[in-house]
Amino acid sequence: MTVGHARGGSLLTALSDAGARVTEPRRAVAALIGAQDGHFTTAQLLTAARLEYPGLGRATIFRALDLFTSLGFVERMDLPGGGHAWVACETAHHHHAICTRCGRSTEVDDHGLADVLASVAGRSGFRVTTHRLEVFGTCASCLAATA
Amino acid sequence: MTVGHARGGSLLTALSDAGARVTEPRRAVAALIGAQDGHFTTAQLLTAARLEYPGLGRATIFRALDLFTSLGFVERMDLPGGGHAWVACETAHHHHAICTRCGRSTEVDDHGLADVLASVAGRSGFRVTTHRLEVFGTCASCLAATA
DNA sequence: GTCCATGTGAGACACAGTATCAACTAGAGA
DNA sequence: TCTCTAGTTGATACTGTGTCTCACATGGAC
Ligand SMILES: [Zn+2]
Ligand SMILES: [Zn+2]
Ligand SMILES: [Zn+2]
Ligand SMILES: [Zn+2]
Repeated sequence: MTVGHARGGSLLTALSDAGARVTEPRRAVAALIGAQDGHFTTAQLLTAARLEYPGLGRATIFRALDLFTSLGFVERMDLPGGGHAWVACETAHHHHAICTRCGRSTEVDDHGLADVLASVAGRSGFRVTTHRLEVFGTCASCLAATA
Repeated sequence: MTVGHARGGSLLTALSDAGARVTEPRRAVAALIGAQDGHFTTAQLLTAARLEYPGLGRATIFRALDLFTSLGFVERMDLPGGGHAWVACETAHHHHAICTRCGRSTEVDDHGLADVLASVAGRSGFRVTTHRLEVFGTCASCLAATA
């Protein structure tokens, strides 16, 4: 499995490139993430871990998630209810369209959003440093299944 | 103080309009929210409550926050770090530009964003039901203060 | 004023994430 | 290959945030 392969290297090679060790627990977390379909919550990941890698520590999973996030291979997103979920990412900066029915998420690029942000900045004198956009709805295949 | 006055009525009148009781604790929470400058975290609100309204229950504050949210007078937003904050809102649907220096937030309307969402839908066959945009940066007055 | 659905506070609880620390190990260098 | 050490790990305890329960209180309709 390869998380973030679009960036040209596997997560594990990226780890050593970043000076971080390629350890057995990190391999396990990477495998768990790769096995997830669409976005996943920490709870789901922890459950999967308990089954497939008993002995893998809770804290280690959170630490790996943080590390992978800082490397850009995974991204945290905010669910409408207030909880958090994660997605394995392919590209540097983007947003997610999350299907509330099947849970899969599609990446959305910034096309057009930059203009929106520019107009926010222009009108108010606000200097934008970060932004976050999340889109929720129903994906094409779930729509087809319903119809 | 009036929260959400742009909608034509005070929060308290809206409560009775919605069939909810106008109680002393809810008045207190409304006053606390009105006294906040910009967005605020639950922790901040709880601290303020302990000072100004000792005896006001923790759960009651969360309940009031939920109620006010469902009435659209307050909105929960996601901070970059993963925590949550709240803002008193003036208009129905909008987004926030949050100054990471002074904490104030400005409302941002959907101008242009609708097009972005439409293009997301158009290209992928995704049907958008909800979305969330949050913009972080430095506000005009904080920029001026720094310069 | 009476009455009861609605709302309240205290405290127990569930859950997510963090801090600590002794033990372990990846991987660089001899 | 062997050694050594900084980086990493798992157990455990802990904090913080938000929820649940339930006996008690109260808003507001009548
Ligand atoms: Zn779907
Ligand atoms: Zn973006
Ligand atoms: Zn500011
Ligand atoms: Zn919008």
